[in-house]
Amino acid sequence: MEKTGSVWMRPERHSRGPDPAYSREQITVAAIRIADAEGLEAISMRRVAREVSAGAMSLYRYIGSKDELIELMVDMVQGEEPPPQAPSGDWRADLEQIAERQRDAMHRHPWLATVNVGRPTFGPNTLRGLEYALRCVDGLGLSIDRMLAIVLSVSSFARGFVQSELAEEEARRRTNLTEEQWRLTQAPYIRQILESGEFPLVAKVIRDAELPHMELDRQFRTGLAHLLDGISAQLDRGR
Amino acid sequence: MEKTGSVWMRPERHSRGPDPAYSREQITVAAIRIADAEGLEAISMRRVAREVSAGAMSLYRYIGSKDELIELMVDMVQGEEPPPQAPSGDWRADLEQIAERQRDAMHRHPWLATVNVGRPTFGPNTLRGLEYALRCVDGLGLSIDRMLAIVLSVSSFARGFVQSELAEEEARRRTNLTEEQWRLTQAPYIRQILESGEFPLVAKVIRDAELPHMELDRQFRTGLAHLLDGISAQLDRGR
DNA sequence: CTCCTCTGGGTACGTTGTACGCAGTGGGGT
DNA sequence: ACCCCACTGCGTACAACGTACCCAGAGGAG
Repeated sequence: MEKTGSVWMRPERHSRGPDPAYSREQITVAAIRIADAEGLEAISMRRVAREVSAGAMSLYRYIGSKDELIELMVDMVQGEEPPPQAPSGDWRADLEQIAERQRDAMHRHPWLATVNVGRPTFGPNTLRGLEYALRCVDGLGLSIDRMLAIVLSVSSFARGFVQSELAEEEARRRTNLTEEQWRLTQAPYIRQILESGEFPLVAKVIRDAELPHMELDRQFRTGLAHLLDGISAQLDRGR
Repeated sequence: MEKTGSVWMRPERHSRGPDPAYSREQITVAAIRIADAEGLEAISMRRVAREVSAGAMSLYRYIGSKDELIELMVDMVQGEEPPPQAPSGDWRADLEQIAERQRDAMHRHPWLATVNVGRPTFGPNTLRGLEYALRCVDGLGLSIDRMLAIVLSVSSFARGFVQSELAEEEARRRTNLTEEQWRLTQAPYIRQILESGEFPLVAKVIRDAELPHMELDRQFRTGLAHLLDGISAQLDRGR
């Protein structure tokens, strides 16, 4: 097994020996299924191997390490909904759509929001997405740096926002407590905050936090609109 | 040891037995020092215990679990630079400062950008920061939801941006490779991307990515300014 | 037919979080 | 003054982890 070279270059091997019983794709799909159902921390080599009915060590014939598996997962998810053939010409609408799709992907796969942090993946699907995003803001007379900055701003906003969205619910999954138990352990502290009078605005937020779901969609769109308004204003202003 | 109740309510105990030899604060400080120097993945109970010259299991007299330790770390860092006594009255400048300080904190403690994802911390310092941020946009005639949405947008943008900033360098730390080795394993794949002609804009980005450090500060400020411009426009437009 | 490479996977090692138990310590009640 | 016992620090133990290493068997290449 050659350890040299990126994941994305390693060929699906097979020349002399017996036919491989599994495939990188099959393993990646299984891992994604587990992460969707049980969270990212449920991903272990033994667990994934069990999912495809393989021995734990057999996976290493296909995948160099667990980190590599996760890179494959991220890139596969990125390819679930490929970008359009070409930008529409309306860069604002296109960027809006990109952000919306990124958010959708993170909602389908909540682990995605927490995992592609601190490790840049350069898989083919990810690259295609980045290339498309850059094309959306190409031809506006911007330098490549400016273009990248805009794309980076939009996708950073999307990722940051969804992270905030998923924070509470993901944390609740991590600790294996039921809603009842959680409320039992956390309630006294929350009550203390409300009654202390030290954080009046936070208290108001907690009290009025009954409107969660439809509102978040609107909040996302609003925040994104703010960002795009700002970008648009800069474009009008020159350059 | 009562497992019930939030971390933030558990008192620093001591009534009958011998004096505690350590303290929650001392342990948290040690953990932060380790994470700063060696990354978050270097944090283990045994490693932290060694740092304070304690037995591994002794830490559990002060801290309920590793996750709790990390919550304490996050909140302590949040308290490094407390918010001003009161907002200045210029909400735009205040939000700008908040975002800038969050970014500074994540740069001082790179693990912060990757850790307070998917687990909301409600420590006293974090709450103080949130309360202050809400005060900055209070009195503008906005509903509490609108206020929260604005604060959330700004801090989400900051976190997302810094994550993108730190992605590459953090990934390089994770794998224990030197710059030389990294270039050696990754270079062929990068070259392939450049030469394939399939991703012309990505290729241009890679080629022109010689301007890294001062530029990121400017990119952050520009993106943030876009966002704030958008918010400002919405405020002028009414409500 | 015989290699020799490649297969799946069992075993093993070091590290992790943490449950449990134990000896020692020192303030509170008598 | 005494003793009790709540509390201390911490050693041992266990299950689960990532993965290095090894080996038996399979099957194209010569």
